Amino acid sequence: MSLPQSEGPDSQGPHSPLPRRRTGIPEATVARLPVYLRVLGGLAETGVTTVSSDALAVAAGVGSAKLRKDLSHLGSYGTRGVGYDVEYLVYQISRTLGLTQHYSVVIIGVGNLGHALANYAGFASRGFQIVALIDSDPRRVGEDINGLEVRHLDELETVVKEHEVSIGVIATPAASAQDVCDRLVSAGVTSVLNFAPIVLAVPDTVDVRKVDLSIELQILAFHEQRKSAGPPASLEVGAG
Amino acid sequence: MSLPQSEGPDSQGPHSPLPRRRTGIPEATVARLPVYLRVLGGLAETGVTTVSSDALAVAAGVGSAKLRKDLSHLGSYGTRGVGYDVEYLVYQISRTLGLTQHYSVVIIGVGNLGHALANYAGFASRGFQIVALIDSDPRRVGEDINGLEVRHLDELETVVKEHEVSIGVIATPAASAQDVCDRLVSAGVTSVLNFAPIVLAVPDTVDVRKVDLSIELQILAFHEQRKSAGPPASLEVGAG
DNA sequence: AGCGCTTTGTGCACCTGTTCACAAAGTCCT
DNA sequence: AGGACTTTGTGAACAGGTGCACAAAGCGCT
Repeated sequence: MSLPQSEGPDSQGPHSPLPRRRTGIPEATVARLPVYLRVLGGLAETGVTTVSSDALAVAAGVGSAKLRKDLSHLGSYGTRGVGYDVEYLVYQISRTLGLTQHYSVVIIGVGNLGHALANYAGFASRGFQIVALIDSDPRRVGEDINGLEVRHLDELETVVKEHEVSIGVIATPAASAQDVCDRLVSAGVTSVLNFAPIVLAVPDTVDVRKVDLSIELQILAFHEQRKSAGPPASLEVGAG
Repeated sequence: MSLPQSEGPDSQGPHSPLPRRRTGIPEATVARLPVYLRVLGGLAETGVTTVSSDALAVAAGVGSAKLRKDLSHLGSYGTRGVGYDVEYLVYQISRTLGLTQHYSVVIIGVGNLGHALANYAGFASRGFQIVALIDSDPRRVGEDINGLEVRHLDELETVVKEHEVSIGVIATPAASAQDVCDRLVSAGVTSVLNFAPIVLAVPDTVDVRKVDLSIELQILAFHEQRKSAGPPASLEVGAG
C-alpha cells in the first residue's frame, strides 16, 4: 500500500503519481471536459445546435483558447467559421470520458452525507448506477433510501463482486475510512471517491479522488484573509 | 459580472484568473497546507512532538521535497537534523491560512446536502462558524438543525449584514444557485463555496470554489475506462 | 468563382509547479 | 571539541499547463 492520492489536475493536486499518459489527453483537460459537457447539455436543452468556442468558453468560465486546445485533444470536431455541433460534441466528450460505458457505484456510509449522495440525481444521469448502500450500523440496515435498501458492511465484498462495482464512494467517518477503503480495494474496486477527511493509502493501481469540505473552506479563508489585509497595504507602515 | 471561477490548483483548475499574487505563496501550496494541518493535528493527538519532512510527507501523501518547499514558503520553521516541531508548525500553518481569524458562514439550501453540511463537525473546528441556515421553502423555515433555526431566503441580506458573513455556502438546486449567489455578493459576501452543478458568474473580487460530485465521478470514469481498455489494447484493430 | 468574414486549430513563449540533488546546519556520540 | 550522521532548505533542471497571435479552413454573398 503506497500513497498516491490521484488528485485530478484541478481541485486537487495537478497530475497524479500514476503517469497514466496512455492517451495524449492532459489531466487538466480531463478535469474540464465534464464542465463542458454539462454546459453543452444545457445548451442542447434550449435548442441550440451549434456553438462557437467563444460562447462555450464564456459559459464554462474558461478562456476560449484553452477551450479550443482542450477540444483539439479529442480530435478536430469543429467547423472553422461556424463552431461546434452541440450534439456531436456531447457525444465525443462523453465517449472520451468513458461515459458511454456503465459504472456500478457503491456508497459506504449512510449518514447525512450518504443520504445526500444517495438522493443525488446527477449520479444516474451519466451512466453511474448506485447498486448498493452500505452501513455498519445495524439500526440503519434495512432502511429504504431512494428505492435502495441499506445493507450491512459485512456484505461489502459480496455486493462488490455481485455487481462488478468499479467505483466506491466513501462517506464514512474518518476513523473507518481506511478500513473500508482497504476492503473495497481487496474486493476489486479500482476507483474511490473519498469524502472522509483523511488521506487514504491505496496501491498504485487504484485511483482516489477526494472531496474535502474543510479544505475548501480553508483555502477560501486564506484568500479572504488576504482581501481584508492586502489591498490598503501602504498605511500599514506607520500604523504598525 | 465576469466568470472567474477561482479554482484552486488542485481538484479544480490550477491558478485562478485572479492573480492575487500578493504573498509569495503558490496556490498549489495553499491547497496542500490544510492537508498538512490535518495530519499534524492527528500526530499531536498521539503525542508526537517532532516530525521529519519525510514522515509528514508520507502521512500526507506527497513527496518530501514538495513538502519541504511548501513549508519553506512560510518561513524556516524546521530544525536541520531534527525536523519540525509539531505544535509550532500547526500554529504557523494556521496563521498563514488565516485560521486564527474568525469566519462567519451561511448555508443556503437545507436539502439533504444542506443538512449534511449543517451537521458537519469539521466546520466549527477551524474557526468557521455557521451563523445561519437559509431555505426558500416555507415548510422548512423554523426547523431546528443542530441548534440552528432555518430562516427564510428573504432574510438573507439581513443575516449576512447582521453577522458580517464572509463565506457563503450554496447548497441549493442548480436553478436557484446563480440568484442566490448574486444576492450573496450584493450583500457583501466575498467568498463562495458552491455545491450546485453550475458555473457561477461573479465579479473578480469574489472567490468561488466549487465542489462537484458529478465531475469527480466523471474524472474517475475516464481513468477507469483507461484501465480496462488500455493494457490489452491490440486485438481492437481487427474487431472494429 | 472570388472575396471577405468568421472561427478553428496550433506553434510558441511564458509561467507555475514538481523533482532532483546537494550544500548548509544542526544533533548526538565519543 | 570534533567528527559522523541526520535532516532542512534551495538552486537548477524539467514537466505540464496557459494564453497569445496567427495561419488555415470553411461559409456566404455577390
